[in-house]
Amino acid sequence: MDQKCLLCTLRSSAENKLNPEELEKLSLNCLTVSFKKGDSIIRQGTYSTNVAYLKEGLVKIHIEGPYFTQVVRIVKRGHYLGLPTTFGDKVNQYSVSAVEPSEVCFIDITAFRDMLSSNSEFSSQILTELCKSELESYQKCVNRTQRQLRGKIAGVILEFADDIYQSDNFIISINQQEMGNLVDASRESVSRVLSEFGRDKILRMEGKEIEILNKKMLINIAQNG
Amino acid sequence: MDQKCLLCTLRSSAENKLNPEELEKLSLNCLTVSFKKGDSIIRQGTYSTNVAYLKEGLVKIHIEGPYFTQVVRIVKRGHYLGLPTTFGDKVNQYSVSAVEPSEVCFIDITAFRDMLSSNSEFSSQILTELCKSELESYQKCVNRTQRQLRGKIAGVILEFADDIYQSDNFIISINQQEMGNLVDASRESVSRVLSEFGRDKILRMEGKEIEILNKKMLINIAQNG
DNA sequence: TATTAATTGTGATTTAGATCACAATTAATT
DNA sequence: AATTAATTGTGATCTAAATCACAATTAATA
Repeated sequence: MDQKCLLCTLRSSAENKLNPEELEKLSLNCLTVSFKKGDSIIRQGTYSTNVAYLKEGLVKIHIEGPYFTQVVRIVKRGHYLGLPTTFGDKVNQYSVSAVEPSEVCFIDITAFRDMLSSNSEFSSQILTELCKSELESYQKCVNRTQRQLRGKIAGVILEFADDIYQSDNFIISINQQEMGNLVDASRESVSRVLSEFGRDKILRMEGKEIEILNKKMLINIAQNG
Repeated sequence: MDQKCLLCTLRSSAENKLNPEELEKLSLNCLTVSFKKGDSIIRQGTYSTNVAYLKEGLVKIHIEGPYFTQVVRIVKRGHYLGLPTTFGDKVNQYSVSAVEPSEVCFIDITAFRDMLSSNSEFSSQILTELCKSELESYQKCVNRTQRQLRGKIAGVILEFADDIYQSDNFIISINQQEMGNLVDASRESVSRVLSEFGRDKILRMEGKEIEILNKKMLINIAQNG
């Protein structure tokens, strides 16, 4: 009798709606894999028979655009990855890579679908997650196009500080090229803006360590010009 | 005994999974409303107790950005509107307006949730719709930022021709300002590109009537530069 | 049908950010 | 520690598209 999911402390909010029997069934159909920074977790264009759940770590969702790779979003622990594939044509429409060391739980797609149809609370949680992500996409879409670079970079720094690390002093795990892909800017422009923030004493940067010195200002830049 | 949904010929794929009793219950909890071009169907920031289903017509989803309204996408008949609100905080996160005369079916949120939990085939269809829309968002996000204006406008024209009107000769129902909001460009730039397409004999335009004269070329522009 | 409002076309000018080019760091590997 | 590879910083130049400005159409309404 496999109790690994029953005993797992990193279950998703959806999985928390499952009863012990369902959790046991889940245990038999899921597999946890560790990834190092930079590892590919899901590959665009490949066939998939799993849903992935990010138990621990930080990943980026990226799509191969016509000219360069675009980072669509950064996803932190506690979210599913590749849900759209589950209900689509089973071919991954985007790639996911580890930005920090990550633990991913791969769940067999059939078992996942069974849980969806047998447990309506489970499926309601999944629906909620999908809806949130749709809204986030819309918002991102507006941000990407209606703010200028300083604002977008300020926004990303704040996202890392408030949402991801919950600290104003952190080691950022993406490089300037990746940040550029995330905010639709060239590496050089990112570098220039970051230098500017340093000069203006808004940030202190040493290598990948970032400390927010003037948060008010940063928030102001993120919101306005 | 209300049979309007049972007899409705414009049911969604999800509603087609409902049995006659469920359809009767739906009939008692839904209301069809007609909208004229330009009418507001869902208002960002307002409280909502309904899910909307677009039975007929064409609408745009738009969000108030910091500087201007951004048209996130055009939605044609056969899709739900405002699903994210259903599972979110009940406050509409975006607006929806009729671009063409439209028929919208408003379904009480509680009845809708009941169907989701009682009928897993129904909920599976809804999940599928949400997933598709997520993928579409990601793709749109890449298109918005990695193609230049000529390509984006060519893409929009093709979307109207192939997906919305299924004809290479149609009356476009959005003006140049709205098209600009849809492809993140100024009204003037849209005008210039359209004139250019006219000069190059790619399109013939008379007022709002558009005829595609050189589709190969248009497709080429949409894909490449 | 006259008048007002909305939409469109096109030139001139400006600008945010891209691209190019190369030096300076920093990190990874032999 | 030495060498190679990856990342970063910054100036100079270029460019697609924004913005400004205003005339020309077209549509809506009194």
